Amino acid sequence: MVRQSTGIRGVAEAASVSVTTVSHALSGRGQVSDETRQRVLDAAARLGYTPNRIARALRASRSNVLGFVSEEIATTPFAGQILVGAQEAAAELGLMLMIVNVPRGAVDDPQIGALLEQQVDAMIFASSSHREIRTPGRLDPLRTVLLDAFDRDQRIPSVVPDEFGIGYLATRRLVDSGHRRIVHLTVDEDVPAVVGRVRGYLAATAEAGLQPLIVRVAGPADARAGSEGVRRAVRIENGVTAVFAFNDQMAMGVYQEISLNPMVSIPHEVSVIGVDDLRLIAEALRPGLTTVALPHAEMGRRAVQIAARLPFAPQEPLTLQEPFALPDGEGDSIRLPGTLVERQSVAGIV
Amino acid sequence: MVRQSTGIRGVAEAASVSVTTVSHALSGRGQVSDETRQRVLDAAARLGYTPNRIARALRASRSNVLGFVSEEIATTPFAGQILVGAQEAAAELGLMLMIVNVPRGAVDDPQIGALLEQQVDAMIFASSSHREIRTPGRLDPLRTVLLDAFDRDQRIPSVVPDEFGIGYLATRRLVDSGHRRIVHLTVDEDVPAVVGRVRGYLAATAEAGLQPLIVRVAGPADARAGSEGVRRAVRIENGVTAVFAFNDQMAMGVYQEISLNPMVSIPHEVSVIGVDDLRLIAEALRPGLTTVALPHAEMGRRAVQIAARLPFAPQEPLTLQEPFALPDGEGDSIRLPGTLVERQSVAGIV
DNA sequence: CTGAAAGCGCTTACAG
DNA sequence: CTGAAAGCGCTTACAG
Repeated sequence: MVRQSTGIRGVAEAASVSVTTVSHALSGRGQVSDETRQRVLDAAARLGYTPNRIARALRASRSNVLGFVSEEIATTPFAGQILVGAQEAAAELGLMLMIVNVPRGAVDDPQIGALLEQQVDAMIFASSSHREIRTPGRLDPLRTVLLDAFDRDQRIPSVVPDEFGIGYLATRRLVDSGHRRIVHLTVDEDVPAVVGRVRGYLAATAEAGLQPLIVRVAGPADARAGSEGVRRAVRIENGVTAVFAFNDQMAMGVYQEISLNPMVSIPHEVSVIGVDDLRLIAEALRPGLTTVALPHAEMGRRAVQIAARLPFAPQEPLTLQEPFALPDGEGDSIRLPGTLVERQSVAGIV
Repeated sequence: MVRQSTGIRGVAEAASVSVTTVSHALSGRGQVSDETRQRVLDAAARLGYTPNRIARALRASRSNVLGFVSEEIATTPFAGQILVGAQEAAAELGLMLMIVNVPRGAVDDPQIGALLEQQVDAMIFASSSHREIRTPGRLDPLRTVLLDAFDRDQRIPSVVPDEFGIGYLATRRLVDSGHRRIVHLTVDEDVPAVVGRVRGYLAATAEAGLQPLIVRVAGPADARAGSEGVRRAVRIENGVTAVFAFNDQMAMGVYQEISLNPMVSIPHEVSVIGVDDLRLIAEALRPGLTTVALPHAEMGRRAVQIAARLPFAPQEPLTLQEPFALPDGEGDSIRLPGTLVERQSVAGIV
């Protein structure tokens, strides 16, 4: 936008004071008489004065802008929620977000340099899936927060979903409805989401004195995998009354497979629970899919809040809260819990 | 990120020249002897010099930053693609994107003011759904481009999908496979997507000499609406061999309804085509859903490209290209065509 | 070919 | 309480 309004100087002339006084009056930082302040405020309002944050940033060596590096934002339907959470938190803190998209794993993308040239105060690196990453070389580890990722070596602050808690929550929902034969359908990948949810499942079944049954199929974790998984589960053990699917897409595969058998219906013969709360899927399925929503917006919020504190007090240790104490030492991380979203795919055992 | 490298002054000292000469050597704008230039370049490299775009922006009264106002980015699964397209185009042009999220219809959100204070060169206002909007009051109409929206009064440049072309393309796909009884399932809303696709459908059926059959159900355009629509369609006319659904979610409802009848299967008895290419749905359905993808990434790209030209030559009229000549006078718009994505839900008539 | 100086719009010691 | 001046890091006439 071409600058149409006056700067501080115009206001000063209109109010017949110096720019210093205008600055003091507007910022409330110096001593200004009430009468003068009012004159300045009036003049500013009359002229439609808008502060120039670029000038302020240059002078203060502080941009109040956060760099948001998104790894393939387009590939995940959750990116929007993360961004909204991040943006809201930024707005509350008087910060702006400058965003950049990089290919997956492109940890030294030139775009990151562009963000640095823009003098961003801190960086948020948002991974496209929960995993361990190599820290972007050009990022100052003291000025970076990892979102949905963690870095074992450098102990960069990170915000991730509590995968263990999610697995536990989903399984408990089924246990609490009286199910005794609960299968967990997952994939054969060594990533935190898979590992953590499996552990949560094992903890919840053990706690209830149940025999665990985990079916792992080859990834990716999509509808096909869900169908295959439920087929294999039934072959292994046919008393299954509940399925905890790794995610909603696999749950959709479970629905499709079950719909092939007119004798079995959800939730009466089989209860199903997923993870992700992909509304497009969860709301469209019949019956609606009960699932565990990931705390995407909250992850975005928290990442920004941590990043905002970084430039001010780098020496002051961050207080990290851990809703669940995980034994797997992922480094300093904030783990945020998932939320159960009830629809109609889980029924009690009679 | 705290500034750790030197500025132009440090480079000047290291190379024993003036800052003017450093600036000239680095920008290539002044006359500098090869030897001096090399000395400067070496010094800059050695010191890890990074230009400060904030200073440059202040000096040039030009930030090289574009404001991206997203209306409820989280609510649409396409936001990611639009943003990626926009960001790529921006990167190619040496521009950065500063993004802000506003509630739907909140055309005078304070966040927009924040963008203005950041001295963005131009604004992109991205609507959450293709519609006519009231132009944000604080936006300079000469420095704004509308994305997935248009403004009849003020003739702000806008980039929208070619809804007519999408309807025509989908219908033609069915016509070309030999279908004669093609129903269009849509919703009862007066928005460009509905109106435009209906017109495209009518044009394609008329061209083929077919009797049109449009079933409108109450919105929203989701799976429920698709199921209801196909039920009504069959009641009206039972020779239907192909369904053009307003979007993939409605197409999913068509699948669900059809799966209830063991005598009918897709695509053998009924072909189905959707719009949106929501991969989560289109790839998970069996058979895979043939659909028309909207040009989201391209919309983002084009919006940025137009916005980038705005600040330079406001007087020069923009050349707008119109892939389809629409009769509905939506104002100056670029309409971008959809793309057919073939899967397995359309079969030929035998 | 090279450099001293002004200025982009602000803030902040400092002096009065 | 008020203001003149320096300076944030650059670019760009202008002079030499």
